[in-house]
Amino acid sequence: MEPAHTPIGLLLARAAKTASRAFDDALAAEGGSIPVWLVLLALMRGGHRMQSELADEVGIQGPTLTHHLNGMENAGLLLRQRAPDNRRIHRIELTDTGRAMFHRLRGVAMAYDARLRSGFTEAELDMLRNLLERLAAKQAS
Amino acid sequence: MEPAHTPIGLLLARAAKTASRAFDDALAAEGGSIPVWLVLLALMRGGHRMQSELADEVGIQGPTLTHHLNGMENAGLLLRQRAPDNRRIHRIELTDTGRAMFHRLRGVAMAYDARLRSGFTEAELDMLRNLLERLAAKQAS
DNA sequence: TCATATTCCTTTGACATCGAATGATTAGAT
DNA sequence: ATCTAATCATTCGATGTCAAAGGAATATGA
Repeated sequence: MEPAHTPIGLLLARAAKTASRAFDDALAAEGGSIPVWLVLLALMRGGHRMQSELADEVGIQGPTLTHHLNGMENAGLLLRQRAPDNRRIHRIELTDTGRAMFHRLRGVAMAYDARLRSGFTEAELDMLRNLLERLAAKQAS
Repeated sequence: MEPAHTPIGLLLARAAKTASRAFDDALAAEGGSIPVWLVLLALMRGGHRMQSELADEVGIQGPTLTHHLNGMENAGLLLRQRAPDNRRIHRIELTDTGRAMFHRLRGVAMAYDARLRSGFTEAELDMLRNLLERLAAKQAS
């Protein structure tokens, strides 16, 4: 008789779904969302030349990024303008409003991360990080 | 100087996204999808009296389940009819086509699970399962 | 009995996401 | 020079998801 464990992929999907949901709700209370937070985080880190790089860093496709940038631009969080030296590229600049939103959402993210880590030892978290990274790396093949 | 690890939630979301994507692609090659597979799996396990129970088991909300049941009924995978004793409830029955689809998708799912587990020891998989279950349970609070 | 509440499901409207097609701009080849 | 490729972003169409509102059927309470 085999153990017939729940498939690891199903556990992974469930844990990620419940966690994302809780995080998104927390961000929504400050007027944000997960993709908005990830875009702000990537922009504050800087070093992007193209939107495609930004999309990669956030983990979404180009059209999805365009969608969020539209919303964020309408909300006054950022400005888009074509780069003078290569007019195919759109330069993105955060406004003061955008930076303020970043700081508010960072507070939410830090609190959420602390909450997520509570109840686990550092050794367990290191192990979890290692296992998740290996899982993600496997898919790339 | 702190380690400044990547937040655990971000690693979780990335691993789940890449894994789900790969699994969904594999299912699509057989004409399926993740929600269709989960609905078929739940129906084959049986024991549902109401659609809301089915939605819970699949991990989606009622309207989303209705959406997929519509598609699956149109595709000839199942039949819906009201229960005679309580006409609020819709009884769902898989057709032969639906059962055939289940068996095909089960092959995909088993192959995918094996692929996901490769490269990990049984001890590591047990550890990962334990950590993911604890993470998911934490959100329920 | 019959008005109201509850249960179960569906419809509606909204948003996130992606692939494919389209525009706009630049680079490259002859 | 100009014609074709390649590059970067957007638009379009489709799917998955949810919350809120809307039916349909049953249960409840005077």
